[in-house]
Amino acid sequence: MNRKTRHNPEQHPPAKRPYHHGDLRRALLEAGRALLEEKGADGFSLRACAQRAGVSHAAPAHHFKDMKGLFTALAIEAFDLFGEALANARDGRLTPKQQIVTSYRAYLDFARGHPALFKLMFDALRLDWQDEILNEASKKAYQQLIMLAKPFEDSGKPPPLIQLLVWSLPHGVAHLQLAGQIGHSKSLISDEWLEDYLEMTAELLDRL
Amino acid sequence: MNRKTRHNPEQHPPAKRPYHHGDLRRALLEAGRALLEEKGADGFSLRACAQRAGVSHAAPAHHFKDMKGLFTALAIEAFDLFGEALANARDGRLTPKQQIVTSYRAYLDFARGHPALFKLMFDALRLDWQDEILNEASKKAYQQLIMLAKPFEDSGKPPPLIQLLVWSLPHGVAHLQLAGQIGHSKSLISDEWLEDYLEMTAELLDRL
DNA sequence: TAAAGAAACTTGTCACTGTCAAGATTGAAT
DNA sequence: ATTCAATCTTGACAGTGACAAGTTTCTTTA
Repeated sequence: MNRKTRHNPEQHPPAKRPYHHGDLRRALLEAGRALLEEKGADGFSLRACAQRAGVSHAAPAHHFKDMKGLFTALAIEAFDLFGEALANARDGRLTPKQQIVTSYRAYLDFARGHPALFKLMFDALRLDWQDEILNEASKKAYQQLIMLAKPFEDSGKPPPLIQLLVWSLPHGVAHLQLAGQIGHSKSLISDEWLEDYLEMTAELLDRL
Repeated sequence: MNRKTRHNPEQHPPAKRPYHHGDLRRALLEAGRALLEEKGADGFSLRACAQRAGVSHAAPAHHFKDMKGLFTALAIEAFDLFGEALANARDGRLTPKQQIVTSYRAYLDFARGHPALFKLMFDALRLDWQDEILNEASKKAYQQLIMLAKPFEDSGKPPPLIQLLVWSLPHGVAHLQLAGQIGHSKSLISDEWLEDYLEMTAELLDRL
């Protein structure tokens, strides 16, 4: 196994692979993200992640303190992506009601497109919420929701209540969807209803 | 460590513990439930569960195929409890609106009172959804939500849509709450708002 | 330019995990 | 009384996260 110590008499500089990876942190994040989508958060293995990045099993420790550290870094990426998706869904020309439909669709599309990342964002025990960058990233994404709720705040209800309502409406569906409770046999609801659901909720908020 | 093999010359029949536990399945379920609430689904260990029940590490395999089997059995208990809680919240004398408030409160109370069980119910990858008993139990709990949605079905909207709405409203809040996203610094919403939230959602459904 | 020190990565090891196989003990059926 | 199945134990195996200590490279300093 110690063939590394055996010097290669032929290729001297060609370098099979440099001892220093260059950007291992990035590589680990990408490998980790892929592994997460494939195996889920359990079934995830730091060693497998390291192997996929082409380094030894102990290498990740130099870039992330431990598994929680890696998951936290991945969640930061996730919150950034999520916030971006919500920001891209914003369009000043839309009516509040139309904006709800558009943003909710983006919310649900993200949850469906990145199920593992989405779950990770709300998997409290796996993340280090002491981490400031994580708090920043999540707060920034949360700001998008606050803005989305803004037009409905002139209804007499306290803003926090409106925000919670605007948030929990898509979040409940997203989570139920990822939990496999929608489109199942027991539930009569299939994916085709989702667009109608968006319309209905928007209408509901409009009449608030 | 091997003091088990040392025979005790004094007490012969008093039986430290019989070879057959009697109801190990039950004991494992209770130990597992306690362990789950303490450590969470990760951090959970089959061996620790066995030890807490006072048996060897391989004993659980004779009652549950594997870890997924134990989790599935626990989820069945959870769905039963959950369905029961929702059933107890039902009261024919209440108006539909009042019924929503009461049932939603039960929903959220359950999620808060049994956070680990609640999470497990919706942790698809950890459960064996081939298991018929699990499907039955979850379907039965789901029936409670269908009944809860019934009074609002005469609004022209398709029943599945109403059901999804009635379900996702409390579920979104419950999940956000367990994810630690409510009552946090970034969120302006604290627990005292919850009662107001229930009132608001009930009113919303009433105006549907 | 040389030496020192820090950063990046490796190997080796530890206790612990889930699962399987094989043996020991008990209760039930014949 | 004997057989048989169910229940539980011990032992083993490969895989895990984490830590310690060593090796290699880059960077800084003098």
